[in-house]
Amino acid sequence: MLQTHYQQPIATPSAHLATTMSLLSLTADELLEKVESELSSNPALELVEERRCPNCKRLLPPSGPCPICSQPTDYQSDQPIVFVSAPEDFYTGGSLEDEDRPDEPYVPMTLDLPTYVLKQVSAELCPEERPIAAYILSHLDEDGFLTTTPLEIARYYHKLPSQITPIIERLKHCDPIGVCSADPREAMLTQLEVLAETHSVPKYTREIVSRYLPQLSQRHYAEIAHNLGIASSQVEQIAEFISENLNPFPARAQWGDIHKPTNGNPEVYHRPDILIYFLNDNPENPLVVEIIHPIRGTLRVNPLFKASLKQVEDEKQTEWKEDLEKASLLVKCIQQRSNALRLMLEKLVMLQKDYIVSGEKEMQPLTRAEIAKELNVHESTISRAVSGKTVQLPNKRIVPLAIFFDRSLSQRTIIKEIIEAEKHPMSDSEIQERLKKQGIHIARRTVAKYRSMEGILPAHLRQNNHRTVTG
DNA sequence: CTATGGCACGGATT
DNA sequence: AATCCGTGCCATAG
Repeated sequence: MLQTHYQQPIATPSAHLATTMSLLSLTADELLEKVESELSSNPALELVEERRCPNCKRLLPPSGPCPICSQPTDYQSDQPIVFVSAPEDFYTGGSLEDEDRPDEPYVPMTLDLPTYVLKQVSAELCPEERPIAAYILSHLDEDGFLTTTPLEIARYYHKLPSQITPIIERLKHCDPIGVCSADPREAMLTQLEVLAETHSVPKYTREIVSRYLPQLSQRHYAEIAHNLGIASSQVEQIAEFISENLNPFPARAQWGDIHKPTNGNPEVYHRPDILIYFLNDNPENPLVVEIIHPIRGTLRVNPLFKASLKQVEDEKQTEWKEDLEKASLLVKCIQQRSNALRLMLEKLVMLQKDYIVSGEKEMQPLTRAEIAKELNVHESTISRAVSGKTVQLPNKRIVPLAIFFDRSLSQRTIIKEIIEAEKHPMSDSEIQERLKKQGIHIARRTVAKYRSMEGILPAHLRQNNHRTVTG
């Protein structure tokens, strides 16, 4: 991706800094891409066979013993082992059972919903539809709803709305099923449609979703039953079916699981940038933090290239020198990237250890600035290092690294727990009181915000959801 | 009158 | 400098 060939020497300190910075913000996937393109365009760069641990087959740092196998048996378990590694399955995609997509065996689910969806449909769209699909996808809110209308899109592309809506329909059937809908109603109808292909759906479900959603969310079952001329109990059953099978916000809370909740389509994995797990998966053992280094082998400046530099005619000299500098710069920067990530994760894992081992309730409120201060780096460095990256936690969930800096996650989970355990629907102020007893002081308004962030209905709408048959 | 959501403000964070 | 987040105030629904 280096474009300008005619510029002055690159190895100025500022250029160096800039490259390190830009590499820092790349995810493992993006770095891989970058290195591959560099490798093919720059003859000074070479990839040599890696040094691997004979025992566990891990890629080892240029020198020193294997970070895992060399651990003494009496390691202190509160000190995480942090290292940079290139696990084999990062490339092969692990056990790949699905042969249906030979060209793209692995659909990386980037954090970015639009690209994720686009990848699913791009193959079946004709070239001129693709930019339109991309445009549509760039107008989604965080719940996956369309923030524009078919009419506007049509006008933008000088097409008829009737040419646009089929594309939207296609998009709606992509993975977070119902994505690109205008509202929850549309999303749920799409989900229902897809569901009906493989499962049986109670009668009137479609009717209710399409016409009585407001009443349904308010639990005015009797009213719906009356209008449809059916029994109220039947409506209740349908309501249960809906709440268990349909998701009004297709794109919300889609993160976290390795595989998708929906069946049928191939499983989609999302490759994390960092793995955190217990050594040998035994919770007694210390944590291992593995920073994915997507480069197979060791990247270095080709010594032959360097040696033959002197023997080249003068006019080629400058060009060669440039390549050489670029190459060594890249190698250095990648090392720095790894190093910075390693330092940051050491700190981060120690501080958020409770979260990692025991779950969201233990999340410490932490800011990027604090970490930056501890490590004596600029806060923007941390920002870049964190942005866009994902971690796989010991419980195999993949989450964005940014949630390590979520100030309200622990409070939100506590609220969720309080509500789950409540005997009788608690109002937001009651919850606020309860939290105060636990030493958490937040405003009533904030409780409401957190509650809705978790998708929990207000008190008066969530009466007695207990499974127990009240007799 | 109570519970809740919308809007907007100010301070913290990035 | 731009963005995010917690909070207070107010309107509205029940």
